[in-house]
Amino acid sequence: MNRTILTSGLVTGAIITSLALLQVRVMAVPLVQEIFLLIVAVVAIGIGIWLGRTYYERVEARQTAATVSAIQATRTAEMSLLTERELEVLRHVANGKTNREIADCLFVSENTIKSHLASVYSKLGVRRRTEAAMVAVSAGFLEIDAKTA
Amino acid sequence: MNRTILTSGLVTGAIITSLALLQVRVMAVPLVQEIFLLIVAVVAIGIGIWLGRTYYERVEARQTAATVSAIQATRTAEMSLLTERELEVLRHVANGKTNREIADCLFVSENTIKSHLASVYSKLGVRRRTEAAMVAVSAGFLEIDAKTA
DNA sequence: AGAAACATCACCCATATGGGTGATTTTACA
DNA sequence: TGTAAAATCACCCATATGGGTGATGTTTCT
Repeated sequence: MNRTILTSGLVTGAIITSLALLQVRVMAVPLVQEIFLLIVAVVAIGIGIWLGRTYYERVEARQTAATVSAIQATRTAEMSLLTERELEVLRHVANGKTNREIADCLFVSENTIKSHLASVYSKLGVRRRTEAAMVAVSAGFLEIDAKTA
Repeated sequence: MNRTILTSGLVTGAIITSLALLQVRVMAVPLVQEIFLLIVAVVAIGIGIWLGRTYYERVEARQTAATVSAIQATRTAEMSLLTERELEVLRHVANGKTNREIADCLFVSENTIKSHLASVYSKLGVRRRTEAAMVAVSAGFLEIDAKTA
């Protein structure tokens, strides 16, 4: 994965850089402006993605009939059994998502999700995700919001 | 994910390139740099939101479908949406058993369990066993025994 | 500074799961 | 009595999941 990201990033960067250099030569425009513009565009797109994602998470939480949310925030002190990240992953699991979907949601690799889940299973003493979800609910780590409307 | 990264990278590159080309056209006529940057940023944020929303919609599609059917399940709870056998299988699923274990428990074949579960998923409008278990709990089909986890 | 926990990711492998099709037998009931 | 629903099972195929090992960078706390 590191190789993939690095490769695609380098390829993209090389394309853009060469295009920018070509343009500079043709148009005789200062290079700094291009780079600055590039940075602004990339950062802005990132902000946009973040905004869109946050918005959709809010919408989803508001209009779903039955979702599972993490409630460890209210009991962090004595309930340090699961880390925040593990709890977040477990919440997605309880909502029926696949590892692939969770990975895409959290912008990490599927292997990372599997790693977190292995840790969760170990800590909860279970061997499968469904059992982990139910144990988490019964133990108070997760809570089912059932809004029947 | 590799495809996603590559795709997003190429898309980003294309966008930036087109933006850069656009700037060439605009810069032919003296224009205020700040305003142009602002426009670029706004457009890029919009693109980012669109990208994030599109992707997130794809990822969230299944969960949305599941919540809808959770409402239906609640409304028809007394009409026995699930058969006794399906409910029995689902209970074992919620206890974290594999299909093989459930089959051995109920003295039927694993294929039968899979068949029942396919019916359960269809009726509850879900695609995975964990989601089915959580929906069943939130809809009142199942109850969680308080484990001392 | 160094240890411990945490988060991240890769690679391999075996099994579990879900989806689809189709079939037979039993049971309920109109 | 005929039909519809339910329960049972087989087979194929693609993907998901769990288990194990090991590695790297970052926090955090001592």
